[in-house]
Amino acid sequence: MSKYVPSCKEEVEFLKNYNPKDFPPLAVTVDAVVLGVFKNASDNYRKSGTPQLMVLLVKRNDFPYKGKYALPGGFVHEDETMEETLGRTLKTKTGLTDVFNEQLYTISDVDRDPRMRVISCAYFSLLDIDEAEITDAEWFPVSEAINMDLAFDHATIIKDALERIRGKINYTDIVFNMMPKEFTINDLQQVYEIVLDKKLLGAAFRRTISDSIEDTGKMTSNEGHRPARIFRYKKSSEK
Amino acid sequence: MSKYVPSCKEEVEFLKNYNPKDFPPLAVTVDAVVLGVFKNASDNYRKSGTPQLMVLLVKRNDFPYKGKYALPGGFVHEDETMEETLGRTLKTKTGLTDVFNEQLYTISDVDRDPRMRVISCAYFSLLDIDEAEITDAEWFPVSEAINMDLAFDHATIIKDALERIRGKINYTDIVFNMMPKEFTINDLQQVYEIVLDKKLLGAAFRRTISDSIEDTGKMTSNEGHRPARIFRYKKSSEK
DNA sequence: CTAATAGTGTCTATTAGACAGTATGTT
DNA sequence: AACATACTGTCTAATAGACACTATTAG
Repeated sequence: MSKYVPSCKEEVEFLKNYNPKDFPPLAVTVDAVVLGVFKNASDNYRKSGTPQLMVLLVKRNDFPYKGKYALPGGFVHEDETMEETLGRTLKTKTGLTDVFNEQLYTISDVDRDPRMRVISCAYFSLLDIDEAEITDAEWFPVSEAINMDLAFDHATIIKDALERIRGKINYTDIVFNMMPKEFTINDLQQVYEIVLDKKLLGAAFRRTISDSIEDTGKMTSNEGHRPARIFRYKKSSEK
Repeated sequence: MSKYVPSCKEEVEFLKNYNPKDFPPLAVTVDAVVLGVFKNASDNYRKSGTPQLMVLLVKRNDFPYKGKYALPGGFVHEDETMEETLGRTLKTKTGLTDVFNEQLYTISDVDRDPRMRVISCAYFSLLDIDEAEITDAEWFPVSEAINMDLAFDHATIIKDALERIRGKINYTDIVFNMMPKEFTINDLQQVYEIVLDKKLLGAAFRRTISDSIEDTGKMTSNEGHRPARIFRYKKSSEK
């Protein structure tokens, strides 16, 4: 947006006399549902590990909800956009930088926060867990987190984030934000399966994602079974 | 959300000493992209009128952007959720009540508003124009509005609302919020066509919407051509 | 050889697109 | 009768689901 130019002297005067302090205090916060997929190791040398969808939570050091787990987030500062707040809080509270983010929705219930009137904008962030160096935050399985006694309305926000991702996974490329640079089709299928919470048929899956991936020429090895081709993400023209 | 209960005396103390006035002032506003379809009359007694997608705009009486057209909206009050703000401002600025609303997204550019730091949450609202009694607002064709010199970043918001609706029209029932109680299949198809901005084939359209509509038994008459069945909306089990 | 996953081929069901063809009112 | 729209039927193309079948490794 270009800088606003007052139309006349009268308006300059109006803006000079406008006192923001006259309004009842209100704060805006940003909360991030940071999701990734963790691949559990298998006990059997033949079997491949079962992946789990994980969410990043931070233990609160201050009132309110002191000691409870919460989504990483914080207050929007005077000179920041919400996206900048998101970047800053993710960096300081979790050590993360350069994460894929998308705005989820904004919550304005009057009594959300006992400190003051707080309106909060929720985002979801997707990343490859193996590349993420977390500092003061912990990963929890999503299935567990939504049943924990989280701070504020954060359990609800996690559920809504999941639903949004579930709705977008089939017509966008957002999954690849949770994948490593290189992966097998089965790795990818497993991520779809935990997000959608249902088994997919391999043959059909291969067909539908074929436009979004590209063969690296490499193969897996030492997996106790037939090696798999290794792919990378490829932006497809359609979609 | 249930009411928050402090965990201990220390927290009660903390909350009592918490001073919201310490924060830099910030306001939250709500803007509504109110859309409906206006059916132009035809010059030819045989031809049916061509519909147009319309958006509701309000001429600003105060600085900033005084005299410019803007989306209806206003500041979120201390004791209101954003949805309540939306209902209130639509009622006072346009006379509308009971409108379908959906949250679009929240904009937090630092210099959006020359008065003070304002974060704004945009909604879109869909209604049947013929049922709407507008007071201080005016309908403009969307195609015209997005090229007008609107206040703030409102032209962008209208474009984004359109895009959102375009994306949702085929897998939700939102269109019916813009339709009268009773309508012909062609009325409905025309609304799809202006939202999607392309011609649809009648036969295929009839098939795909058949689950969402229900025959009223009535027919049109005096249209200069074969009468059409009149339908009403029917919630379908799937979707 | 066996277990486990990798990958292909093909049949079927469903759905979208195209379009011809029929129906029926008003003037 | 002519026009404009209403409505149906059917062929085709594209896509998703199901599932059998083949391939290939480590142990």
